[in-house]
Amino acid sequence: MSESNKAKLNERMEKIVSLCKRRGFIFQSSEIYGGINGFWDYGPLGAELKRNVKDFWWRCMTVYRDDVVGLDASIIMHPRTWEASGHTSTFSDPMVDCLLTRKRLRLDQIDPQTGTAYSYLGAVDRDLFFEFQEQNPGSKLIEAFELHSDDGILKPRPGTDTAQTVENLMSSLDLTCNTAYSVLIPDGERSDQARKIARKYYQLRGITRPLLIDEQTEHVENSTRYNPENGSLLTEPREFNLMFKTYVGPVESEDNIAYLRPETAQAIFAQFKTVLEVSRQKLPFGICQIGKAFRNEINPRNFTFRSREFEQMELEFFIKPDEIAAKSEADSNASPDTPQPNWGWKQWHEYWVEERIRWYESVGLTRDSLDVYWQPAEELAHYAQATVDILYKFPFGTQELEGIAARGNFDLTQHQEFSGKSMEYFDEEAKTRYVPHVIEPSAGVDRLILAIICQAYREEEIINEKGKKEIRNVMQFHPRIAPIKVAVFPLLKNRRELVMKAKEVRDLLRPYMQVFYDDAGAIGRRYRRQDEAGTPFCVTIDFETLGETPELLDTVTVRDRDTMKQDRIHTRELAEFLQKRFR
RNA sequence: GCGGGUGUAGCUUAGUGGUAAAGCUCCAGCCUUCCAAGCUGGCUACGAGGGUUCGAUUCCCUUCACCCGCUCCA
Repeated sequence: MSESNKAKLNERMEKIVSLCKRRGFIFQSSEIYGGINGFWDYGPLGAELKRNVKDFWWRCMTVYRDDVVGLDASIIMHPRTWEASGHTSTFSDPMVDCLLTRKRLRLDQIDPQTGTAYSYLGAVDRDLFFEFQEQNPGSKLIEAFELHSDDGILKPRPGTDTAQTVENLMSSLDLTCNTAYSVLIPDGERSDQARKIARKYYQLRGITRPLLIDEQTEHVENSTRYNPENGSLLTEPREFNLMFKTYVGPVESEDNIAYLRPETAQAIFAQFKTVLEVSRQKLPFGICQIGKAFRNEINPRNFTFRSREFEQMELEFFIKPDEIAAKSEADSNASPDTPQPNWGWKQWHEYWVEERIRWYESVGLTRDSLDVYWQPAEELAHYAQATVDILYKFPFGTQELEGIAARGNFDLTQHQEFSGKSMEYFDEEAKTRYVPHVIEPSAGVDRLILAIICQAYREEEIINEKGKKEIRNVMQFHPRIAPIKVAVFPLLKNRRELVMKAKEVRDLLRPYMQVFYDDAGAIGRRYRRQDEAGTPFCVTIDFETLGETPELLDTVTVRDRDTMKQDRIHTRELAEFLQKRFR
């Protein structure tokens, strides 16, 4: 991507963020206190938008399907849950940084190194050292060191108090660094490599031509203190725990530590048997849930995209193991995308990928704004058989909205093991017991809202009545999820009959949809305000409505956000006319 | 977490070691017979905390937030 194109996209993102704030879609959390990194609030329009999106997902799962039921579980669960799921161990990794390249590594992924460690006490600038030597001939301080000029090493002479001597030298010269550093050189490799790396290290700390101070060597075995790539010393390991910790009960003790869930999925697994029992479902079937989740992200970025508190829409769709499913018979008359009893996990996985893409289209994300990424085998998590990411092309990059993972029976098996409770399903048809497998479409609500906002944002250049160019900002939300469905205006505010009639129309529509009444300012201004809010329809009550032309009595104009064209509709048909367009 | 940048009203920008300016938005009123018209009036800001100073929005330090790059992302 070119720099200018990148700048343009960044500018677009800034405008979107600005509009979100100006119109009340998204605010920074705790703004009056200076904000808090990784947390965001939804304003009036944002709250409606988010609610519409979640409601629609929920309806698509539980109302329009027979094979999915809902769950609304608690955020805090028994801590053992997270041991079973693997989160407490894999979510807190000790991390180290390379002192030379600043690259961050996971301690557990470092291959232990064996070789010779070369340690230095610090470095001084070569030019300054010689200058000092010239200006102070015979100085005791200089005499205390032996210069190995071939290697560029200042070695304290035997018998001197090394620490004190080095400190004295440091305080006499300007360009010094007294940070100790070491490099590990594998057995059989050249030792001058260590000095080269050490010099580079001190150069990064501002010493142009470093003379290394002291050089001690030590044989080291199976150490993870050094970067395998370059031998450089690493920082002390630091814990990166992504779980939000809290205490259950008013006393803070080790015994009552609990965690805010990092995903909603585990509650579904933990309640699998109870839901199965009460819902009278048979495999294959799914349990879905919408709810908050919390992750202590190392670095929240990109507006709401990576937040520490966020919301998920997750489905765990339980299926039969392939060998059981294969015994069932398919309906030969069914169309190819209709689920069949003999489908294996691969077919179910592909089915859900396609279902989810279609769903994104139905909320206004076009197929060409999305990307689908099949994770290659080497990237897969240990539990996953296959994972597909659905990504959206955000102005700041193409990023994940949803992951659809085929997780085998990993989760249920883990919970069975950790809880000691059976997670097996008795298959009446096959007359056998087994732990079901699962396909998990897991979507981030806040990411989706951001994608929807980015997708909807339009700047239209239009020529006004005076022939002047101006920009019309319009949020082209799919009517189905638009925060306000219809705005109702009296053409003029200072005609009582128009105002009364407009309020009547508002009340007429209110039971069916989000309505917004506005009578302030010129009619054009009111239209434009609704354009920025993404309201798909504006209804205006004018003198025809009141009967100026008898045959137009009780008709209103309905203005379309995207075309700015108007239809004249009788109030009797208005609610249905509108509803048809956003159902 | 590292490096770089930014922070003045709801938004976009001026500006200054000595009373902080404008445009748009917003609110009220007038006017207005369909796309940000006009007139009158009004609200609202130097991110926070220290320091230097008679006096700091301005200079210094710390901190917070945001943006960019790296890093990280079960």
